[in-house]
Amino acid sequence: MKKDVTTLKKIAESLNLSISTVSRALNDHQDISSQTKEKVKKLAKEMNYIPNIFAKGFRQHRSNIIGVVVSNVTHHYTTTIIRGILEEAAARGYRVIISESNNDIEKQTEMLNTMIQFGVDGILLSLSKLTRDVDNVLRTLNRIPLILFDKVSSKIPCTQVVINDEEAAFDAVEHLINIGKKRIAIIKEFEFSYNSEKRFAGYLKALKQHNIPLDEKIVLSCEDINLEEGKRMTNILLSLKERPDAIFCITDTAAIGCIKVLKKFNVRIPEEIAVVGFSNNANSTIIEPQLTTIDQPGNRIGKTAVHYLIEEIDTPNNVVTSKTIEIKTNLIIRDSTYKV
Amino acid sequence: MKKDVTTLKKIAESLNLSISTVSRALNDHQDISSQTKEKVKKLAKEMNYIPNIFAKGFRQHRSNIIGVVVSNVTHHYTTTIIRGILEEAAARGYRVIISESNNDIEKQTEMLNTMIQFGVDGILLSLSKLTRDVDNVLRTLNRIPLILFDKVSSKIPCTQVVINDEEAAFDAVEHLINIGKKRIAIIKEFEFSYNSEKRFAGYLKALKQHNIPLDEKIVLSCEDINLEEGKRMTNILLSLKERPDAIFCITDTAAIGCIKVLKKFNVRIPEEIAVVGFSNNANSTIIEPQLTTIDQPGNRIGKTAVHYLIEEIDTPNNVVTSKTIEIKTNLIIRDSTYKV
DNA sequence: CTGAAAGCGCTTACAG
DNA sequence: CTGAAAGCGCTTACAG
Repeated sequence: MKKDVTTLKKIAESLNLSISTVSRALNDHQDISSQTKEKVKKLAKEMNYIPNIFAKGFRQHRSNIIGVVVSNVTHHYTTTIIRGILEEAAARGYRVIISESNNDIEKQTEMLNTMIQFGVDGILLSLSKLTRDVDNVLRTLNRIPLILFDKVSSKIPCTQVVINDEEAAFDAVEHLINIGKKRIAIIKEFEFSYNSEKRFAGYLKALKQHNIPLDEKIVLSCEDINLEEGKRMTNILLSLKERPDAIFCITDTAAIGCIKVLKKFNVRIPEEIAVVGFSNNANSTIIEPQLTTIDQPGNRIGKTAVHYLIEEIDTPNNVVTSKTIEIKTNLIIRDSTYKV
Repeated sequence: MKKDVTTLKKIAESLNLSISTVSRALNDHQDISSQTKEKVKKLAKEMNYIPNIFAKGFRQHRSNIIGVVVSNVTHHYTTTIIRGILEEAAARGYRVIISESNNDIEKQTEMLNTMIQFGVDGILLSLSKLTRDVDNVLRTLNRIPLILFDKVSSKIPCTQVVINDEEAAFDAVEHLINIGKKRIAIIKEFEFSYNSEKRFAGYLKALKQHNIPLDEKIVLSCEDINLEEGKRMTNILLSLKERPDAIFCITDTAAIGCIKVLKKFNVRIPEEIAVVGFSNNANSTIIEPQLTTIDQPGNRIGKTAVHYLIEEIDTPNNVVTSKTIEIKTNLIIRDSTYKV
């Protein structure tokens, strides 16, 4: 298939130099005279030399590939992170291999193993839901640099890149308080969900700081939050004797389900009930009224994760301190609450 | 970093066999006795042998990597294609490297070169917009198996995997005719856009087949279709003396802009003006009324593209007939038109 | 059925 | 400043 591939050897022959010298010239080795370097580089260009990355990787025990495992590549927020990963990786001379775990822990394990087998230099992992058993991840972490992002776990001692969930939720709930809401419901997931718990903590903190008592009746949880669950839980809230005057949904999707139900029952948004989501995904400006939500800078998450991963790859002794990097989010105020 | 890596050599030593025999046993070579095979495989497993993919790829001039270049990884339809690619590639033992061209033709060229440099076995390319000069793609095609998908061009002689744009548009417009619409506008792109032209051809065909004369006044085109353009062109349509009674938008995003304007002017949908989009993206069920649209099976596109690419990779002489594979779409009828 | 040996294209410690 | 040579881990034509 490939023919007339230019190799170091051919360049060396044409120039009556040794392969070693050509290799060093191309790699800007200090021992080589600048004239030789120039000569070699010029010919390499003319002959359209492309280094054989496999020979190189093989020789150097380095692939310059980063493996990325996410649960679902079609989620918009995930794609913004992936874009950040691609950009930063490209800028640093790394390629990116992506695979999906489909929120299946066995598939996740399989993908981690495949990544190692494939010789990636490091792994960026967003945990699949329900990763309560982290043994496999720990085993991977022992073999290769690994960083968690987005869906993380405190049980895994490694660098983690996340958004400031708690603070973001605090901001969202405080915003509701600031516009005069006093009975703020939350629609969230059960306690094993890392992000959900962080956001709930922010909710609690905001209530506390503003001396609003917690009412368990308007704290609703589900296993796996989505549009349907948003609808179902909003129906529950509407059926209460004392309805909330605001609903904080920990995802935009749930918030959209929520708004659809409120509209169905002709509840005025935000006058009677205000709604806040989380993510600022594309739908949040399609729904009417447009959704007040938290913008998560996926791009920055991705870039930051790559940054720290390469740092670990370049750390020879592999003694890595586990730290958590929090990326700042922004509250975006739209028509489902009030401008202040 | 890596320590105690199991190699063929170590297995061979432990078993008092030669490296060749171990290699062949692991690869199920016919020459090796089944007892030896068993013995070797058992120990390989025990020793947690992972073949060094770089040595292998280096030796065999094969990377088992497929390169994918798309314009934008955050587009939902693109992600469904990517998912199909990932699934099929994994099933066939290939890894996938993804990069973005950001609809920039120079970046696209750069990415194609990087892919080659990186030693991928083949490339799956969705052309960036405005790829009018295809020289660079042709150059890549000369060096390596390459298949186009989604955004394709008749100027490039290679296998192309697309949806049946023309037929899909025909179905959409015929549906509008079937529900009694007689003055059907189209919102599209200028003629250099491959998909737009195909959809326009389907529009024309449906009109012709139902003896509806073409009225150029309700055929609106723009450079780069999006929500704002959808709004702008809908405003133009509403300002006409003879308003259309239906609008076929060649993307969902434009259709959503269209619906927003119609609602602003209190035009009843679908009674006064019906709207059809194209793509069935997530927003099409969020907007009210929900959008009638064409569902594009991205997953199948991705899988099919991988299928043909591997076929070409496995074709030794590289004599490839260029063919176009059309994947069937489905019209999904929702509230922006009538159920029939 | 098994082994010795060459070689894929590169980098680098060693020697000069 | 440059070169000869070893070696990364694997596969495979050749020999037996």
